[in-house]
Amino acid sequence: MANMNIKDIAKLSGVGIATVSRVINQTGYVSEKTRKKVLDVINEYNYIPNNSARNLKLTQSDNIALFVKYITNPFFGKMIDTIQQEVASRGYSLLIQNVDENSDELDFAISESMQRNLCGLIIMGGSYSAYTEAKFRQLGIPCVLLTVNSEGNVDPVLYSSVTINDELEGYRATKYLIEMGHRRIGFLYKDIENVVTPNILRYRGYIRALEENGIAVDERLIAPGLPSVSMGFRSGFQAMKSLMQKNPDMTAVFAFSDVLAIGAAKAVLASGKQIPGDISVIGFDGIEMAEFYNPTLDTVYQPATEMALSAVSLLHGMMRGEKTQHIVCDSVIMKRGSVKMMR
Amino acid sequence: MANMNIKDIAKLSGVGIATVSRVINQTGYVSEKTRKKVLDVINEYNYIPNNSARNLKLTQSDNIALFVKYITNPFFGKMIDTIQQEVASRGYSLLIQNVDENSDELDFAISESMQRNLCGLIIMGGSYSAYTEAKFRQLGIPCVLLTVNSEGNVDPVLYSSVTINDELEGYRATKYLIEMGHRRIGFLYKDIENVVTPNILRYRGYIRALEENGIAVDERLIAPGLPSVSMGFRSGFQAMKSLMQKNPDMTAVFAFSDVLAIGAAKAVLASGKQIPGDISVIGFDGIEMAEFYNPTLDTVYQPATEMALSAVSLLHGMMRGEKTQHIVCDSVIMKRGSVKMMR
DNA sequence: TTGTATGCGTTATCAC
DNA sequence: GTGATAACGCATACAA
Repeated sequence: MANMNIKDIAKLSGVGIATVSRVINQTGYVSEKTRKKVLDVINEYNYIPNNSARNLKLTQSDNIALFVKYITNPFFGKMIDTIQQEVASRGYSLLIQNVDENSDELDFAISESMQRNLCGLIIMGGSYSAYTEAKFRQLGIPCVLLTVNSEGNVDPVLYSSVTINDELEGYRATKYLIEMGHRRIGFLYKDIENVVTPNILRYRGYIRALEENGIAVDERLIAPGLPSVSMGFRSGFQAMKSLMQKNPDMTAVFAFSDVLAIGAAKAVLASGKQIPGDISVIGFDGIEMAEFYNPTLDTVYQPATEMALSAVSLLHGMMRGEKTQHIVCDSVIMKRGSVKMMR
Repeated sequence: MANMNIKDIAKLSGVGIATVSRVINQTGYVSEKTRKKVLDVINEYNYIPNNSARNLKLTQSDNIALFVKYITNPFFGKMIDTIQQEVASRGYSLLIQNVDENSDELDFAISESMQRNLCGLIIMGGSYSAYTEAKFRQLGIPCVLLTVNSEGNVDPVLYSSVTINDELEGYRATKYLIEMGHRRIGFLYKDIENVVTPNILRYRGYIRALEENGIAVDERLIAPGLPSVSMGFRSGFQAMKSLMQKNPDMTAVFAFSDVLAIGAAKAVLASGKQIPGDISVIGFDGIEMAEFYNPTLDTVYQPATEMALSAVSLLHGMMRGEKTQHIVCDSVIMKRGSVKMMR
């Protein structure tokens, strides 16, 4: 009784296995009477078709995979939820895989795609520069990059992407601080140079905004990213602490993410200073926590739900033969309680 | 060139498929020369064995699944990370599946287990009362429940579990508030009655602490859970707002989770009151964000990493034939800045 | 040490 | 309408 197979069901129903298969997959004609009988047996014995055999036989599966570079990133939470629901509602099943620091997400994806017979995949997070054309070709199934793209290294017909313009949004956030009268503006957290990430792009926007406004870039105001560091609250806290020590005249900080911003905010408050009284803080992402922090944090809000929906929609289209697309969404600066106008 | 199979590799290497299989699986004897040749061909063509075929053939797979009821719950983040690493380090691969509100996690698990040929699974979250003995029997593979167990409805040899004593910890948290001099203590958030969740157990602890200390239970101090509500910051915020309106004399609140506690804290602060000056707040879980909130929130800290490690270790043991176990971990009350002694 | 043949549970193509 | 039967890609007992 442990594991029934289609043969057992056929025998118990007194029909051939082809008929059982027809009933299960609703393909071809089966008389109402036999159908009912087979269904009864299936239910009675709790028979579930073996997916490995099915995948082996079928070219097409209905498995979509979501690869997430750091699944614990709160910003990804809402997106994962949305993708999950959207994928399910379209009748596919979703496999979620966390990609750790040291793995190349595309290599991983290629391997998993063959092993698990995926029909499509979404890659969330990671860096812009990890992708090569050869890998996309080897992948051979529809792929959507979410929050990053390949920055022109790869023929754009090979994949779709949904991103924001990180450089531009970094620029805008910094400009907003400048317009509020700030000149000594810290930046949390700059990645190592040789890789292109949203982080680095936002940093470039920060630099551009400073330069366009005649403010000298000061390395002391920039908290360096550590290799293989988890970008948690604590990182933000510690980086901000050291930034404040080095720059007593700093009046504002632009954090690469809301998580870092919250850690940074705590460092400010723990040192006895006020937000935004003494130091203004702006984050990035627009996670719910930023809204419920005390004080409510200004942030560059990314339309996470919309982005997730677009990603699934794009993937679905590609699976039906539609062309790839590269969508760039707009962010919006949420002006709340953590940035003060300098007089 | 698209998808190679073992036959192609055999042909290209000038050997039989059995030899290729031996090379791949490192089973049986293969001469160093042939091994090298086969390996070269495999690498050249980027051959990856088809896992469906392998699973079909093999009784044993190395797929462990993690089913998470609400993957976006921040408390689960650290656990997911830990489990991921631990599973990988033991040479298994981890599939993560989000279980939504309306799905029965065990039904889902049974179905997935057969479809994907799992060798073990961990279920995180959910309710105590969703499990029946029949389902565990049908499942037929080692299963560890994390953060819940089946509360005696099911023969304990059928599964392992790692939990805390929710009732006791709820009791302790409440008692702590009472010892700090509070009498009008709110509770956020009571689930619907007919299901047993950690939430309900903590609520029972709350009730017991009140009764043992001669404090009358007042329904107005208890924020009811809504059916199918996502327990987010906003829920906590709104529930707290209504609690404060109904109870101007309330001096403390015990929230079922840190996320709710943060939402509640924001509601307190937004109304112009102080924490802990006017209202004391204690949460539950010990997520990182509670530590970085302003003010730092008192909470009942669950040893998430330790619990996750235990779960994987238990599962691994069961897969090797060891007996099931039911581990109950200790929590610890983190006394920080959000609870004040009433004079 | 290596190759051949069989079967794992399905689906799909045939005949019936 | 229905039932044999040939793949699908792989691991393995068995033969060489």
